[in-house]
Amino acid sequence: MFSALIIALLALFKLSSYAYFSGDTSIEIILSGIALVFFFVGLYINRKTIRPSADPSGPIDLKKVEQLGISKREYEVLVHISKGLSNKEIANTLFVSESTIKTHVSNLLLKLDAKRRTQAIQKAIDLQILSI
Amino acid sequence: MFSALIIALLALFKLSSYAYFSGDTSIEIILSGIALVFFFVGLYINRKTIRPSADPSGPIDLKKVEQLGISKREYEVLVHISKGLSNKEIANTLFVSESTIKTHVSNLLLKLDAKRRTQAIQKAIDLQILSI
DNA sequence: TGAGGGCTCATACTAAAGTACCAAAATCGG
DNA sequence: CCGATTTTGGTACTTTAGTATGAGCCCTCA
Repeated sequence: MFSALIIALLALFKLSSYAYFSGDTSIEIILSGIALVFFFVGLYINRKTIRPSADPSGPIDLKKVEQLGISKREYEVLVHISKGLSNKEIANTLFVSESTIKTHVSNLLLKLDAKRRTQAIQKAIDLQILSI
Repeated sequence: MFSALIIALLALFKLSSYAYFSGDTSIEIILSGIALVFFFVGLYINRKTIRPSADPSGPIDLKKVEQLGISKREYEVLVHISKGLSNKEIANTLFVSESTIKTHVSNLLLKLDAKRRTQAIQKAIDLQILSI
């Protein structure tokens, strides 16, 4: 892919030279064309290379959720915890009893190796299974 | 600043034309120079414009901490809360009693308008006074 | 020097959070 | 359809968290 880009640029280069020597294009036009093309090449290259470094807390790693043995419902509860909701509030929004949420939370704490829900939030962020 | 850049580029442009007409530089060299310069201009512009969008949860807004009336010690406690520590653990790391931490936490919850410490974490992140 | 703010700590309480254990539906892959 | 997992829910209990109130200490600034 990159080699194709380089070949295309070299072709453009040569074309520019010939276009000038054929006399039907002024030097300014050619220079402008080259400048424009390489300007956008610079933009593109930069965008490609800056993406990974500027996006460390990016997408949620759902594979890690599986690896930890966290079920769908448990993950749902985790998200609500991270939003600062109480067990009762989570129970109401998910239309289940508070006991159920307590069970889920207990299991979550075990699987995330956390003692408190605040610690669970931290660990989840570290594991990139939560985006704050 | 931007106008200066543009003027510089235009000057480079004219210079290139003259350099060619004076005959002591080949068209390829000039094209290469222009390409290189605009390539890096593209890099630079992109880096400048991409910064704000890729950095929304950036620096901590200490002014907002003041505006909320959060004291130094309280903020310190807030940071420890966000790391998932219990009141007792915070008390031990700061060498004070748990009562003191409870007081600080209570005041923090008032000032952040939160009902729980998890909610306080969320609000603090929203206010950009915590970087997770 | 006195008022105010911040930090400390205590008691006494209420409210959440979390643990342990059990058990019945519901879901899903083989 | 069966077994395993998930989801649900309960009781009973311990532990944190959080509130309310009062108070002493230190520093600063008018």
